[in-house]
Amino acid sequence: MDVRTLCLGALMGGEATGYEIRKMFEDGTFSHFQIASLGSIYPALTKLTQDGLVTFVEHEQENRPDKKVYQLTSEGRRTFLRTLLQTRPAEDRYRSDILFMLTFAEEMPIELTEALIDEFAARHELMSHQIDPENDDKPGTMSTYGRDENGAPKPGCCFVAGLGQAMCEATLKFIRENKQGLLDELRDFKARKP
Amino acid sequence: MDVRTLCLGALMGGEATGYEIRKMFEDGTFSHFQIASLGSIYPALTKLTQDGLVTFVEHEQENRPDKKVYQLTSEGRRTFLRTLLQTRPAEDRYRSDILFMLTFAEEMPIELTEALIDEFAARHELMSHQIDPENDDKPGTMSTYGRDENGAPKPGCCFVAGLGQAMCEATLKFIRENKQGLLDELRDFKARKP
DNA sequence: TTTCGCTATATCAGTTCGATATATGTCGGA
DNA sequence: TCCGACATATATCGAACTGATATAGCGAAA
Repeated sequence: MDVRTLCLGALMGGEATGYEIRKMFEDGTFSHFQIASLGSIYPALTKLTQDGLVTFVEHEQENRPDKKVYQLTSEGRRTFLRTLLQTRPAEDRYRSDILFMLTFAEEMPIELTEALIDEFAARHELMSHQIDPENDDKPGTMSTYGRDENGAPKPGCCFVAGLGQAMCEATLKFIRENKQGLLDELRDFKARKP
Repeated sequence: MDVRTLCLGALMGGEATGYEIRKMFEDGTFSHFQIASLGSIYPALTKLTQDGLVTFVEHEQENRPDKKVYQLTSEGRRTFLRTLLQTRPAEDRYRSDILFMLTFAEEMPIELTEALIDEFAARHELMSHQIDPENDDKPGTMSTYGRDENGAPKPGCCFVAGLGQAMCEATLKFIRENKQGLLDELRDFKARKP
């Protein structure tokens, strides 16, 4: 899935600026399983405009740069839906510096191992909290749930969000149950080898 | 974590060729939480050689291209360990086309939704199986567990592998419990709206 | 028997990231 | 009250990385 397709998908929920699209990938609906940076979103929107898949209206703002509000054209909508039907989804990829580093736990001070695990747990705690539907209506927080015109959360989005939460909780549970064991094992390991 | 650092880490377990390093990221020890392609590994190894962090021995092979077996220098080892101590690990990132597509479940035929979920489950089933320690000694399979000189699995690697398995299992459990509910909800949803 | 996949290195075009530039309003703390 | 930090908003660019392709011989399956 290239950024152009991701942008089309982001605009399926209604009009948005480039900046708002980035927020969907940073904090919002898609943030837990897709990434796109401004440096790729803006060129993608330009290209999509050239191809007639999106249009934009320039809103002048006092004392601020103009806002370009993008919207799908009917061809853009059709193209996106066709892509959904035709694309064979790429392999999932998970990238974690912390897990990579933990692989070398034997080679580093135990305090660092513990700090890394705690950091990992803290990040998942936060993420689980962000996905939580209880938090979804609070002002200021970006919604994790895509909603239709009536404001009802969409079943597909709820399923994906629930899955994300289940993964977070499993991670936290595993850490609660295995962190101490690992630290003890490492202490043993280091006692035996100088 | 750039590819250079990842290569140093891969060589912490002993000597290897570029091709073998890629396999560690494709099938082996690091495959579930880091990615590196040949197109970045070879240039990285060249750069590391220039910087004196690795050396290589060229093994001539009959009727095959020469094999370059790389090895950490003591400075390479020191550099990697220093990096572990000093690096603030980047945010984890998870990227999934399938979950992104499922977000638009309302817009596509129910059969496609079901196929995507089944595909997602199948991939996690396979992954869980690959991580399974039972499978670890079987010839032909790439080991998921880093091992020390005596062939004993390293505690850090076991912890990370266990965590990966716990995440897979949570995913599979969630799908077992929620797939049918989603499909029913979607049928409802579509019945109400034409 | 030919076609596919494995070992093995290497290169390159295209994509994407991350940082930076620009301009300004707002809010909290010293 | 002023300063710094942060948010809005677009745009660009070098550096990094992916994915495909080239080369080349072997073994196994179909």
